[in-house]
Amino acid sequence: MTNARNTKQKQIILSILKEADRPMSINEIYVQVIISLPKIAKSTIYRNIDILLEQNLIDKYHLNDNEIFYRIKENRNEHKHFVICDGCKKVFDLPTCPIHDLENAMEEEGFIIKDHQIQISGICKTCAQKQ
Amino acid sequence: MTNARNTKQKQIILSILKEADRPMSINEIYVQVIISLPKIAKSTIYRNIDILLEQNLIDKYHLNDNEIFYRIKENRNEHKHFVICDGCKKVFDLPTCPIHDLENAMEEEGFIIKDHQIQISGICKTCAQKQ
DNA sequence: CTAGGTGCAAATTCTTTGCAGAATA
DNA sequence: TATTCTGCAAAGAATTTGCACCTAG
Repeated sequence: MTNARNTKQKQIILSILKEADRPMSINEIYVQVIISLPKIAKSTIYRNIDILLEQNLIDKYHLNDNEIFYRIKENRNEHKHFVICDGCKKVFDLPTCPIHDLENAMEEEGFIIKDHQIQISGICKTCAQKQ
Repeated sequence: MTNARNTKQKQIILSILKEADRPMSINEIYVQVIISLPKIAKSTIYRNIDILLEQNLIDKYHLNDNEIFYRIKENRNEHKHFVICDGCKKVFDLPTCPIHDLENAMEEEGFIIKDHQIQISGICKTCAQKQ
């Protein structure tokens, strides 16, 4: 990817993600794209999604159980603090950070919380010392 | 699954997960199991993992990028607040809940944080009203 | 004995890859 | 024009399923 090109395919995929108000799966993207580009190959979707991920324009999420979704980034450094509805997969930004305040606030607004997960990734002390 | 049986296969899978100090992939489990049960089929691992998930004895996680791991539950209601090392995949329990305190504490202990994610799932107001 | 579980092989599903032709810069 | 990208088809990888046999209860 020395010099990425701005193809029609990539433009359409990006615009669909921009207009979506929720994360989309590869297949949902595909179904949308073939409306305007009936000949597009699914492999083209995969390849472009990879490029958009590398360019840091979209984020990748595992929702429900195994399903992978992609969502456009509002900005390059956006926090991944949000709530996703299991039903419609809409993304709700979080008002505050600390979990409990947050859960109370969400529930006051009518969101029924089933589960929450804080996941922090990085390198632990031991592994860092090996490098 | 009206009346689940306690087969040798299931016992061994469970004991391997119990002894593991980190989440394991299907393949890691498989490689361990064939030591004591060389004839086991991978599909048996998949089927038993599904049963253990239904029985709420293990949890399923997506780590790194796409890899699925399984981890035995300490107890039925355990919080999923932990830190996983990208290197060794060891699980570190979190001392406190609110994110920022927590990140500072982790970093003071030498953990290099690359990313964090709080994910809350449930049903939003709109979807709840449809049901 | 008998439902539930297993191993094996084949079938699915999801994703990646090779390649010749098309399109962008 | 020179890369890069695309569509197509085929290959791979991961997971699921059908089925005859096995086994725990």
